[in-house]
Parts: sequence; structure tokens; C-alpha cells
Amino acid sequence: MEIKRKSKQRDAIIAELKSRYDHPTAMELYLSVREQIPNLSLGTLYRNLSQLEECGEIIKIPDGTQDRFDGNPTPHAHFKCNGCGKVYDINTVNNYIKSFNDENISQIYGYSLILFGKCKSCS
Amino acid sequence: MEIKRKSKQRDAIIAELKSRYDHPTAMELYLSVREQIPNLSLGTLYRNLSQLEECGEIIKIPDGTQDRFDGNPTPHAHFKCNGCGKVYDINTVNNYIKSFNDENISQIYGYSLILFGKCKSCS
DNA sequence: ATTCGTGCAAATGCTTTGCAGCCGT
DNA sequence: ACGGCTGCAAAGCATTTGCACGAAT
Repeated sequence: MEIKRKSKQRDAIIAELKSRYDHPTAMELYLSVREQIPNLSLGTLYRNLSQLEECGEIIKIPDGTQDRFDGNPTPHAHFKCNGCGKVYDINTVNNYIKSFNDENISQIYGYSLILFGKCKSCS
Repeated sequence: MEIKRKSKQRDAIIAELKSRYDHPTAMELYLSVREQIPNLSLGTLYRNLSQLEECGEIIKIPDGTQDRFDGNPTPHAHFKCNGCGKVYDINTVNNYIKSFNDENISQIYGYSLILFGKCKSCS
């Protein structure tokens, strides 16, 4: 599906997602955007999130439980702390992954890497 | 939750999962194991899968849509082909990831890496 | 005998979808 | 005015859970 018109709902969703760096779940995002657009529908949120993901504006992070969303569409890795539950960005692996070679692989379009462990402030 | 007794259902689930290398979804696994245990319940399958994941016997692969399961608990990367939908194992990244360093990270327990692209036979 | 594990079915929770009306073009 | 986008509510689907019974120790 493609985006043909603008809407204040979608603008607010994008703005909210790009302004924060905590990789919210759909519900967290919903609650935030609702502060500006009180009658925003959850269906609209999901419809917009999948449209935006499809056209590469945002990315979806499967973290094992719920999906999370990231306003930074450049593929990058994530680190999830078992202690505090925070999800951090990691940018330095990118080149390594992209140039990765394997007998089965012909082309790599993208990836999702999530590390699990303990962050410095939790240990 | 911990495993206290043995059951033929769990044995069959483990055996099936360890004998195949295609990273089945819960439903695919259910249908296979049902050939040996026709009245296996889906609830039992899920209960066992999460127990086994918890005690490190198997791992869960979040691939963006449904979860898949892997009988090889050693952390390793996966590659999913957009063309045929197959999920391949990749073992060579392991050392790189495990030794990875970042200012926020204190310890890495495990990771989930999935690459998306086209495999050789699909291009 | 105890109590864990199972089958069954109902419940849950996230996400998707159908539809009528609204809004951007 | 046309057709996409929205809100609402119902539906969908994977997964979880409550309960009574069967099975392992």
C-alpha cells in the first residue's frame, strides 16, 4: 500500500516516533500520540505504522515479545538490557553485517540484530 | 517454570525439533508431532516450548511475523530469503558478535540476528 | 498418594479489517 | 466530487490459561 495524501494523524505519529529514541511499542506510541489527538484510533495507528514500514520511513524491531518501532530507518543493531529492559541503538556493526558473506546468500537487503545482556548502569 | 517429570509429549517435541533444520513455526511443529501423538494439544506444545526455551534447550527466533523455533540452542545468526521464505543458519558471525564492544554494554548473554535478502537459488 | 503434565476449551491480547462518513486534493 | 484516510467496532489469529483428569515418581 502506498501513501497518497497527508493526514494530521500520520504526521503526528511520524513526529512522535522520530523525536524519541526509546523504541516504543505500538501501545506506548498510541498513548503518546493520543495526547495530541485524543480520538486517534488504534486501527489508524497500526495502518500507518505498516504503511510507513513498507515505504521505509521507519523500522519494526521484533524483540521476542512485542514489536517495537524505530523512527530511524537506517538498519542498525539493538541491544536490550535484561536488567532495566531498555533498548539501545548500536551503529557500529553495520558495515560488518552488510558486507557479510555466505554460500547461501546472494543479496542482503536488511537485517535485524538484537543483543541481550546487561548494560553498564545495571551491573 | 522448571521441568520436573518426563512426558512422552515433551520427548516427541524435542526429538522432532532437534531432528529438523528448517526452523518451524509452532503450528508446523504441532502438525508434525501430531503424526506421532494424534491428540497432542496445542496448549501442551506451547507450554513445552516456553519451558524448553526458558531452560535453554531451544531458542525462539522472532522473524517479524510469527515466531519460529530452533533446536540448536547455541546462539547463531539466521538468514531469511525474501524469495522462498526459507530460513538458513549462519554460524560464522558468532565470534564477531560475542566479542562486540559498546559503551553501554557490560555483558552479552545472547543475541538474535536475522538477515533479510535473496538466497542464491532465488536469484 | 502426591502433584505435575496433559487435553480441551475458553480467554487473552495484539493486530487486522469492514464499513460509513470525513477530509485532502 | 472523487477517493484515500479515519474512527469505531467486530473479527482474526497466535498464544496463554483454568480446570478436571491421567500419568510419573
